[in-house]
Amino acid sequence: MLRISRLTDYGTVVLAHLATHQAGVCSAAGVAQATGIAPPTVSKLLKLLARAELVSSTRGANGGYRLSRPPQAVTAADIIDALDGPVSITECSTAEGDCEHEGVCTVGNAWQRINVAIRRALQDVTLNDLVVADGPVPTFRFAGVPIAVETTAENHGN
Amino acid sequence: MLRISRLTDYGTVVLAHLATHQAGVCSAAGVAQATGIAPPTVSKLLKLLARAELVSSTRGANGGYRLSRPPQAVTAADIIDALDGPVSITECSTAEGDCEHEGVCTVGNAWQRINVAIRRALQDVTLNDLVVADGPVPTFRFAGVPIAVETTAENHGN
DNA sequence: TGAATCAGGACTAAAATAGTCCCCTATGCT
DNA sequence: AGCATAGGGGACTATTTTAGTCCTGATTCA
Repeated sequence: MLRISRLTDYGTVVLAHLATHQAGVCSAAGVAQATGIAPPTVSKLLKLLARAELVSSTRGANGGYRLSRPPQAVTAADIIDALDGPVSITECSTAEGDCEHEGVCTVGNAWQRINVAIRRALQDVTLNDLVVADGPVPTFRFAGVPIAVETTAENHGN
Repeated sequence: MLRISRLTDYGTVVLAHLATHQAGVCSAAGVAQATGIAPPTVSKLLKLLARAELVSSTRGANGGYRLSRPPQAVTAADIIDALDGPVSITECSTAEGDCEHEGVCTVGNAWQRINVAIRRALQDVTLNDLVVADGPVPTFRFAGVPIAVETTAENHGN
């Protein structure tokens, strides 16, 4: 839980590819081939990213996609927003007064504090950071795995 | 996306209830009644929390649950770990060499940095914080909703 | 012994996610 | 023009997760 969707994961890879090919435009098919992600999926991804204006598209023959902004101006939060929609750690109902626990629920803005902290972390990492990791990523491929559960920031001695 | 599961949300409510009744033990049925959450669900929740040793149980007649530690020693991260399992923002595969993007994936430890930051935020909020919010939670009931998508830490003027 | 209460896990149902496909529009080239 | 290439939009299906319920067994107290 509390993980980003696979779509976002792929999206990052796609964006990273674009970031390393800023000279020209890349077709969806080309990106698919280069990344190994299924073409329809790449297409869907790029469409979503285009709608969020993270990439701009050129239609027609010799068309394709390119980043709309420099990599360092694209944050992880942007990507997640584009592909997974709103980041809100709790759910409740978006409607007022629909929560049946209204009277009982003592849990409130503490989650919001967490939410804000998470978002800040997400905004602190840019596509540039993601791409730069290119060379020195030996053992962890995609990501995440070695991050243990109980051990963290303060004391992650592994 | 990037939200906690409803189970965790409920779990927090349940724990908050226990936190305000530390004098004795609370039966699952009692908690269900007090919180308005369906009894089987509360039961499942408490069993999970017990397994994670966040609460301790007494079996038999007049049995029930109680917090195993003071509220300030229970972090949001603990709760999520107990109910949603490992927090790892990316997925990949846990097995070595199973990632088909291995050669292509330029995305690596940047996500881990995010992961660590999130985890830190999660460890920074304790059950006590969640309970304390009791009084002063007027409009946001459960949580989250008012947190807008594009507006965040820096400029959340609402 | 019997009622209360937790433990564990199987099972079903609902919802979110992933992934594919189709038809349309735009652009470039011959 | 007309054709080939490429994106735009959205419907649709399948898969996977998550939620929620229920049953059966073990434990404790009166």
